[in-house]
Amino acid sequence: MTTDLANLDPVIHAPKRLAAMALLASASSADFPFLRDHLEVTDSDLSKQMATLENAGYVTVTKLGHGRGGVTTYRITRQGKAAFKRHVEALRAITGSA
Amino acid sequence: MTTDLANLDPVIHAPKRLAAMALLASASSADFPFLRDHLEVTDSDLSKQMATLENAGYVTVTKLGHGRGGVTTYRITRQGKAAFKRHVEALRAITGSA
DNA sequence: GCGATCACTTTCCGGCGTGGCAAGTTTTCC
DNA sequence: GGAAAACTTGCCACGCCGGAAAGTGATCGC
Repeated sequence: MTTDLANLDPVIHAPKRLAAMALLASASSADFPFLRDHLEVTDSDLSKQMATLENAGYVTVTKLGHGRGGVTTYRITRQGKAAFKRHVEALRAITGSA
Repeated sequence: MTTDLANLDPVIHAPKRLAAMALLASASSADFPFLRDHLEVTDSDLSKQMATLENAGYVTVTKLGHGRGGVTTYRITRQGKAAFKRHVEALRAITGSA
């Protein structure tokens, strides 16, 4: 029971990152503007959240060009998928006991 | 989609409180030692977490006696149940989109 | 060519939640 | 009488969160 709590990943638990991971888990990839608009966050905020996910090894980033024309694409990693799955299962284990 | 994020209740989202609410949602009541042991938290920590839930109107407290012999019992409120349900549904909406 | 605009990133920073420790209270058990 | 359970509260340090602002690079419209 309580081990479930330990299975909650703090990096993923933060609402915005949870949503971001969910989107990336279901899509092959997503770019910056898409995520920003879907999550309704600031550029700065999203940039930081994604950096956090990247540092955790949960997503990879691909940048094509810079500035206006550029595209920054995020993709979930195998590790990220596993971590997300694990987190969601822990959530269900906790909340599902109802 | 993003409205789901808004439906996440910060009071409930904190892991320990999420687990506490889940326990209270499935049991008619739970006392202090029980919760403390299940959540594996400190007395002080649990006391504060439960105070937070109480202040939010999500649980009610009943105290019989003081000190060693006393029993502090927590019970989820109708409002708490609704908030919990809503929170869990928001979680599922977010993570289930995968 | 120039200004507006988009796409990000980084720094600064105030604010808030988290959680341990320690101390104090009441009551019961041995 | 002393240990120990059951809580509560204050102090406080630490880290996350997230907005504002400023900066960079590149394209679009006129």
